[in-house]
Amino acid sequence: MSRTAGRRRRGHGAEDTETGSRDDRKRRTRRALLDAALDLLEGERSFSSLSLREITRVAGITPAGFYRHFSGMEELGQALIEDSFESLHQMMRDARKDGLPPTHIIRASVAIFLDHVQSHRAHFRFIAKERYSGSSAVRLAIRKEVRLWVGEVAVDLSRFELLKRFSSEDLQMLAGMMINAVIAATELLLDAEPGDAAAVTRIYETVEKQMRLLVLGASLWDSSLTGGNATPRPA
Amino acid sequence: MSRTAGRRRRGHGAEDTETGSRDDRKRRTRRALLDAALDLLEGERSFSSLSLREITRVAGITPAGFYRHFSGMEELGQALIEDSFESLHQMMRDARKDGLPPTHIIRASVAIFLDHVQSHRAHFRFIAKERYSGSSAVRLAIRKEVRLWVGEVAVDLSRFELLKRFSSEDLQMLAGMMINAVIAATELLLDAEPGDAAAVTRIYETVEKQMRLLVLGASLWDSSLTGGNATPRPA
DNA sequence: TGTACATCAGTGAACGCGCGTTCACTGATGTAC
DNA sequence: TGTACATCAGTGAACGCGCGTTCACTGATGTAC
Repeated sequence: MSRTAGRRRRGHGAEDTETGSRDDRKRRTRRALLDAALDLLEGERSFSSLSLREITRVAGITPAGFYRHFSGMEELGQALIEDSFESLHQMMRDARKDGLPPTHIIRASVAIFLDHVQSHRAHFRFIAKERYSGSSAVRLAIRKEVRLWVGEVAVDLSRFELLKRFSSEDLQMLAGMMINAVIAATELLLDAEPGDAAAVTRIYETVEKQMRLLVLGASLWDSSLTGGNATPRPA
Repeated sequence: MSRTAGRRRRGHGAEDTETGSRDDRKRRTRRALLDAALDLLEGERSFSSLSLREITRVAGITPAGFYRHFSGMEELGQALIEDSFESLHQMMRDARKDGLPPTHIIRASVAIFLDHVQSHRAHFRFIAKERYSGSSAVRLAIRKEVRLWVGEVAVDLSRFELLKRFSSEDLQMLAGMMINAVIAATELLLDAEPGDAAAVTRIYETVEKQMRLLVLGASLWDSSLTGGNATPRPA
């Protein structure tokens, strides 16, 4: 039902507003194609199962028109990744600029991120779906972005007094675990009904607890005890 | 290259050995179909992008023959999930029966699991790929199995003195984080070249460190401080 | 053991369908003067 | 401002192709007597 409504809305999106310069209209059609793909991913479809014709149908242009915007599906996929992470980086920048409250810093950080996920559901659903099962170009692009993100978080963490004695490798590990936790929560959030406030609250609380557990562990951690002391082991 | 070899091997698998009862042969063809699907998933393909004809081609039967074994691709997917988790449960049972060494228990557990992953790469690749992007039936089946697994691990954890004061909810959370860590490591392991011993060792060590950090956190954790004290928050 | 019949895994041809891509085109927008 | 020409986003028809599914079939295996 909402699918149909979405299709109609998007479908006419490219035609409804016939105003603006040729460039404006082209940009609008491009957006319609990207939105059509995100729309179609809402259900149980995966990106690799979407067809080019299907996307142009939803976007309201003919199949041949697709090639005025992308060389093929692969390129559209890359554009979706760029869009998705662009808004994530923007959020990180904003959060860093605004600063975080000195108390409840865990709760505040978790809320900022999960609120962002909820207001960009389609992008995060795309990332979650393609992270492991997309084409290798798409997977590599996502992996690269996640690695950058882990690095950013590691730098942010390095400013805390508690973490001053962490080696940079251990900081990456801690940041990685935090991001794993929020990614896992993201996937739960995407599966929950957006209106199910109880489920959403429970997810927020669980991630907060997970972060608190990690911080407790970090408070006892001693990087000097952990580097390179492992023995080789059989596969 | 190895793909071609695999295809040839499997392709003839159903024909090469024309021995056994009719039931035996049928079972062998069924296995050839399942193996063909796992084979095709080795590259960057996802299950939803595999075609029935492709699978029968690799398995060495005609498309129509497929229906003697499965009603369609959905049913074959379910069979792959069953196979994958069956071997995981078997491993858990064996590990529990054999017991774990009192010292180096973290290292031993991590090694048991990751060794298992390495000797069942195809199954875990399938799970990793379909966990978030499969059809909803496949996704739900995987989610159910992972939830069962978390429950099993939580029960195992409850036997440790250190964790006696954990609420059962917090035990689930801890088990969940441990499993998230090994799943993330599984995905790295599947991407690494199987022969790249250095990369494999690094992954083992990272997971061990992650587990150690979680255990340190757990040693300071107090479940009584964490239940239901969170306030509602906006979405 | 031998015979007559039943079962059923796998065949091969056929079907209609949606796919990605190509092509020459149209007609509105943009530009040069 | 008006005119002549260039640009180019989107069209619509066409193509060959691989797909899932159906069907009547074949012939080896299994079973009853």
